[in-house]
Amino acid sequence: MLQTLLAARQALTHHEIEQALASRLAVDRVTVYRVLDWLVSLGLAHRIAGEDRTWRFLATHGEAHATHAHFMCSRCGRTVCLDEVAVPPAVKVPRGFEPSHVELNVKGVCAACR
Amino acid sequence: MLQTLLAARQALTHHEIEQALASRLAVDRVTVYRVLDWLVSLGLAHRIAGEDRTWRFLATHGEAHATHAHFMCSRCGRTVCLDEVAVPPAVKVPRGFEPSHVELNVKGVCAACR
DNA sequence: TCCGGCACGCAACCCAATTGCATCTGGGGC
DNA sequence: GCCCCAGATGCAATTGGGTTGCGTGCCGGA
Repeated sequence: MLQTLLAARQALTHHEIEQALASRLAVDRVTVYRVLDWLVSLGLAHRIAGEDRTWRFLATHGEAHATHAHFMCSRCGRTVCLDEVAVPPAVKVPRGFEPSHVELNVKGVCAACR
Repeated sequence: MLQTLLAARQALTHHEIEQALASRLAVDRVTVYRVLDWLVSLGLAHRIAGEDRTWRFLATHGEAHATHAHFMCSRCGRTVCLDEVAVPPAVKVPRGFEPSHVELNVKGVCAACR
């Protein structure tokens, strides 16, 4: 499953992952969720919430992606990494707030959906 | 409903809005959704997807918030505007992609949840 | 061989959001 | 004043992603 994530050029939904695995072996939807949660808790992957209220998962390719920008297509939901965009590593937050990480999301329409 | 949004210091879920209105008049959940969609389509409000897979709504106080940063508490879901944080107005995207707007989200734990 | 833990699958459930449809209401035309 | 239509509203049912509970099978160690 991690291999699938690493090979993907974009964030994958649980459904896409399930489908990608299906050719090799049949796994239950729940198992996919559980393994993904496990990968996330291990820091090998992270998940982002899309506009369509589904989780998408990305492998953390080393720590180059520690601060990552995403492009989210508001039509098809496709989510890709924008490697060239720098994300401010730290921001000013109100007193008492504890930021853990910063996300920079660009919404719009992807090339395939225009 | 717009008044409720304008008065709020944070992004409101449909549920919170429904509750805020309940004291004055009883409205159906569906009506709340429809009015909110209408406000969004008019540009008077915008909605953001939280980590908990629920929509949250914010009034657009003029256009000062055209590029807005948010703080999202990963524990309670509370979403507040970070007015002091500047968002890059434009970013570089792959060929063929059409960005419409940029969101800067800071994830972490809010003061109330620590 | 027996036992305990663990991963897995199945089914049921939860909940936000959406849709379909019937009803109400208010204004314009006659 | 009356009728009709359009838009707004409410109710109920549905959708769909995600989660949970529970039973079962598969090891590995004692």
